[in-house]
Amino acid sequence: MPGLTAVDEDDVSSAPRDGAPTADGADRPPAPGTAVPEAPAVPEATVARLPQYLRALSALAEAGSRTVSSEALAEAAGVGSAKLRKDLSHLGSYGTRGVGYDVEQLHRHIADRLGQAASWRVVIVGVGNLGHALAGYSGFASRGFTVVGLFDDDPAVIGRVVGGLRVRPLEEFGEVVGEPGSAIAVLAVPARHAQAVCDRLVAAGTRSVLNFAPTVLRVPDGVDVRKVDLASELQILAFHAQRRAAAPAHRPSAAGPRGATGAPAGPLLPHALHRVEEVV
Amino acid sequence: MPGLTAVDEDDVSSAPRDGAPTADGADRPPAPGTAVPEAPAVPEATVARLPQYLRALSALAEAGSRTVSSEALAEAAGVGSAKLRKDLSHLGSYGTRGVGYDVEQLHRHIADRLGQAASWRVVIVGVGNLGHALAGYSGFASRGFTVVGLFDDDPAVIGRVVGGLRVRPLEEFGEVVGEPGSAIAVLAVPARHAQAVCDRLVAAGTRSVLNFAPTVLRVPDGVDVRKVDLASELQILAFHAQRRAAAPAHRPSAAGPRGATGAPAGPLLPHALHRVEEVV
DNA sequence: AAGCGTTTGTGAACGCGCGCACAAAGTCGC
DNA sequence: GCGACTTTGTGCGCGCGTTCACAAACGCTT
Repeated sequence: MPGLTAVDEDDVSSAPRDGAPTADGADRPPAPGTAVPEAPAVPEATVARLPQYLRALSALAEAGSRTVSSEALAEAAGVGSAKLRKDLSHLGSYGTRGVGYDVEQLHRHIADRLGQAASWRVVIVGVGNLGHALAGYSGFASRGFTVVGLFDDDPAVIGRVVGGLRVRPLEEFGEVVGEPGSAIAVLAVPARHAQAVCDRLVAAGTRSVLNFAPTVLRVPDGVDVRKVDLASELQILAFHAQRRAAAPAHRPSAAGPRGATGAPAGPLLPHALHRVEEVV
Repeated sequence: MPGLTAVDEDDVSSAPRDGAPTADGADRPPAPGTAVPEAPAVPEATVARLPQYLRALSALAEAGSRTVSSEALAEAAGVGSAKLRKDLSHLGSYGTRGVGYDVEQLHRHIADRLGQAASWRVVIVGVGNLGHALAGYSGFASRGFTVVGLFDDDPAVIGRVVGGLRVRPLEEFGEVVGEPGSAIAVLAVPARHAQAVCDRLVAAGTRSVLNFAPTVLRVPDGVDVRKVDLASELQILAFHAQRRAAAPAHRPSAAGPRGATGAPAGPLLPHALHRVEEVV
């Protein structure tokens, strides 16, 4: 395999927006119990942006900034400043009025909220094409995630060492995940096996699943599933591309592409890049 | 490089292909006449769900169903039936009132709208960890996407053959992409190079980008960028997991898990699975 | 042909999230 | 200490998307 620098690094980033995150959907109506333990109730849309803010803050900290205005941080994260302020206010903001936000403090605060303080245990199930790549993905470690187990059912794969970890049979899954909910499972198995494997994971105490298989997973209440669907993303792009081709001339507004202003248009190609390999 | 069986599979079903090659066929229901191609204006949220519907339809077709009710299809796609009907109505629905939808016809219709009729050309930039996996991802081909080029800047990677394609230097990018907008670029390079590489791709005529790097890409108007951020997904799961840990007993409502009803709870583990390797 | 059950398509209400705009709050300069 | 400037925090209105509920449309049976 290609030797790659495991560089990783952070950056800046942001969420283009929303449009269509993954599945998502149905949120429960409120109202169950009586006394509510008092949930700060952070909107989902806000939660989805927190990682971006965190990355932007990391970059700023690395650049030496002590404080940031909502304007600057929003710019770095690619969102509107008002939205950012409102998002932060949901976390109980700690900004100073005439100054801005303390970079380090805000970073710590968001990191705490995202549970980054504790190093989350991640288990990758399905060490095939993608699972293999994920096992070697350095971006996880830098975000507080530690891959503690690789699982597969193929005898040809079991026993191999990937990214420093031995691939184990699914039967040993229970030995690796600790307390129910203490680990996040990454599902990278073929679609037709996804549900069955997911059931096993859940039975073993898994409460958080990141699903790469193009299938709708049925899980009991209390289990959180997020989906990453590569083919769907391409199909969505294809939809817009086709629409663009159909109505070439204009359609500047309407639906479609993410905003994004910048990009001085036709700048010359910035050459000096090397080692463009390691992923994301 | 891990030898993996390239098993794949996934869907199949009706042959998407048919007559009209690229260029938008005259599919539009109304408007034969004169001017405006008249954009039916399909909501973004709907577009994002079309791939799911398409998959569900593929499965149904394979299972032999001729027609489906909105109820059944919605169930298979994991959404509400009302939402599904409204979504389909945006495409100019072709359902029959007392019966439901013709599976094959609806499949063809959605596939057309997604541009699946024409086989989209996909270019992968950055053949590192993830790029390598994506190059071997068979799920693309089955959705009408053909990987026509692999690019990188690392001399150690250039020249290698991955998934039957030779990795070429970025300089040759222009030779592979055809008409502007005719290809979709998949960005799997380190975050710090993403913007620079993206600029080059756009300059070469790329109009659709799927970005795996955790960075905000600035692109000119008319360029569509979608982002897949693995670490963010984990962080969002971690947020919910932490919240759950904080208020253990309940919180069945609140934000969180995707809907999904089913899962008979604690079914015994379905054993007979083998070859759980190849990815998604 | 008429009635009945089924299922679509959609009008309308609801709720969430976004953006605007502004007052409160704090800093800096004098 | 006071005024002017800066920046946060948020109340309000708007638009999109979801959900409900129902009338119209269709097949099937009689």
